[in-house]
Amino acid sequence: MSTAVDIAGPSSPNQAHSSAKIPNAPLRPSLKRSNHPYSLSHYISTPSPAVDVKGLIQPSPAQQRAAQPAHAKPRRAPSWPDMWESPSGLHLAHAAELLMRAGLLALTPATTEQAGLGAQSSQPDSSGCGTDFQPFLGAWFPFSPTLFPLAGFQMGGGHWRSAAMGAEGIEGLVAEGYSPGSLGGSSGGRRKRKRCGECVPCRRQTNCDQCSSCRNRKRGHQICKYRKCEELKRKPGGYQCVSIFRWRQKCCK
DNA sequence: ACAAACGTGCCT
DNA sequence: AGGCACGTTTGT
Repeated sequence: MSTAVDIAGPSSPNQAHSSAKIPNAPLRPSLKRSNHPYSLSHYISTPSPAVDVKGLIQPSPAQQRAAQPAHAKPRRAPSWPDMWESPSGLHLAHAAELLMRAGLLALTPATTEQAGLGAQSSQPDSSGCGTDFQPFLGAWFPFSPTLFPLAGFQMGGGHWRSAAMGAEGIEGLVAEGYSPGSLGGSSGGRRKRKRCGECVPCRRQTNCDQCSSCRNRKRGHQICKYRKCEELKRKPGGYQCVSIFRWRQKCCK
């Protein structure tokens, strides 16, 4: 399940009939033009004004079709951790509350590091991660951001997990996107990794057309900075920090 | 063939 | 560390 969501802002005319092949779709020709309706600052500062929460919870048939093209192959078989994965975070948050009420979700204290970093969570960073996350915190999640680490929630690889998730689940999520084949492995060849399609940048449908990658596309051959997959930003093969605040930790690069 | 974009090395 | 350029891989 991968619902295309344009975190960048309100739907543009382009987006109205665009999302069928996102996130792995090549850029539409219209996106190559630089008359994008939103400025770079819009990407940076706009706090999720037009996220269709109702649509995220109950996608319309059209949205479902767009998000799940007929030829699309699921990246992996649905598994129970998917219960924690949501574009909106709404039902996972609701589920978390219900579980906590029922005493089924362990409440583990956050580390001081996490707590400290959590206090900085609204600060933008160079990659735009902070601003990307703001919609989750400010609008999409009905809970305080600090509640998640406190409740044992952590995020990694585009997935949420609870403290109740065992090592198996963690390992599976940590390893995701780093299949032996994609890492080169025994072949020794330089294999391309693929974007996860699930992280916030991957969910973006539009290029900002203003970042250095967009402006320098002809020679740079790079995807828009704000669409660069979080997974691909990390070096392949290394351990992935699965902390909710991983993007604030340089060690996770 | 072509476009998109990942990987990597160099430069600042 | 980040930007840039280019080789290369991958999908259409």
